[in-house]
Amino acid sequence: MNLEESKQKFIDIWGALGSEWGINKSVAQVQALLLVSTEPVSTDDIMESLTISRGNANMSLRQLLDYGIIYKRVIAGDRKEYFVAEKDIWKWAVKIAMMRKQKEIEPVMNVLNELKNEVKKDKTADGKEFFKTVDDLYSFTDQLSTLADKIFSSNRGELLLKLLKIVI
Amino acid sequence: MNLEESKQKFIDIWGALGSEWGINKSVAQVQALLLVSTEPVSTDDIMESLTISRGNANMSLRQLLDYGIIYKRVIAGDRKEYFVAEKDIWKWAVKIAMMRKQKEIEPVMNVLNELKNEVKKDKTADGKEFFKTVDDLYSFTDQLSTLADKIFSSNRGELLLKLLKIVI
DNA sequence: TTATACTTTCAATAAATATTGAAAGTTCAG
DNA sequence: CTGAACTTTCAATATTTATTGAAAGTATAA
Repeated sequence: MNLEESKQKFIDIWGALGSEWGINKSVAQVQALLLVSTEPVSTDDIMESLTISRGNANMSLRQLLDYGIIYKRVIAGDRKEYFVAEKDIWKWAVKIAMMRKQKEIEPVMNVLNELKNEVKKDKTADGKEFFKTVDDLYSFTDQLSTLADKIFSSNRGELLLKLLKIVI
Repeated sequence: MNLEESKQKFIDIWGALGSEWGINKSVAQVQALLLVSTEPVSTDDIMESLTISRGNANMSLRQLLDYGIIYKRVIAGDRKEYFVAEKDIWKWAVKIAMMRKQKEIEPVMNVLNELKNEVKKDKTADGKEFFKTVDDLYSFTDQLSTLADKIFSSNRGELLLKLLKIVI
């Protein structure tokens, strides 16, 4: 297996992983392509390498730019836009995790909190039991969320290693 | 808003969250229904409450049983099967997280590892750079994975609180 | 053993999601 | 200005994923 084949394999597995994670396959593949490219890459390069349409390439790039995990790069005397990947894994992993937390955790916390306040008044046995279910869930999610925030705001990847030693 | 409406709201938001998390909406709703039910629930109850088909109810139950986050419950003198939810959040959250880790992380680790070994031989500048990308990613994922294992195997929820204090 | 009460399967169908590509929009050099 | 080079949008289409429901399977009481 030569280098190009290996890179292709990387792009494929990254796309498949993205799907599992609820990240669009094309989006994940574009990031993978930028990660393995030594040179800045244009929209046309992406269309050709991944055999996807211009619209898809454009939307995938936009999303990655929004996430802040790839960057635009201008090349003097060329009107095309080029793109490069953020290579520091910690940086982009944190950005993706934050984005997912915001999308997946926070709306639920809000509803759980609302529910808690509504159900609190109900003094039937059934009501109390439901309150406990919701309250437990809220507390648990809140703890997870707080932990995530702490980790995201700590600015070094070594934190992970520190955590590991502590948890042993 | 009465108790039934609150419970319905809980079921709805849980289903929506499930979708975001790549867990089938019906599966998440069935778990939510069992969580808020004071009595064991039959397949027919589920079909009626969630207005889903028998096939869907059966498949959702099977999946939740496989995950180990709900249990069968026999009721004397009744041939129907009834189901109850695991109420300890820590227990089922860990089970879901383990299942997702296994599905999402481990296959990638394997491919990244393979890739590392293949690319290691390539001594071109390009090859070395790609090796670093893959190796960094592998190390990062491996650390996350190890951390997850430690957390999953620690048997008490208070660990989370301990972690919180440390990370501050 | 047979009828009945229940569970499971799975091909057909519906719903949700991703992708295409042509057309409209933008920017800029001449 | 104008036209060329590029980017963005979005309705149509394709693909993937979830759901249905009828038929097949299984277990039990009589």
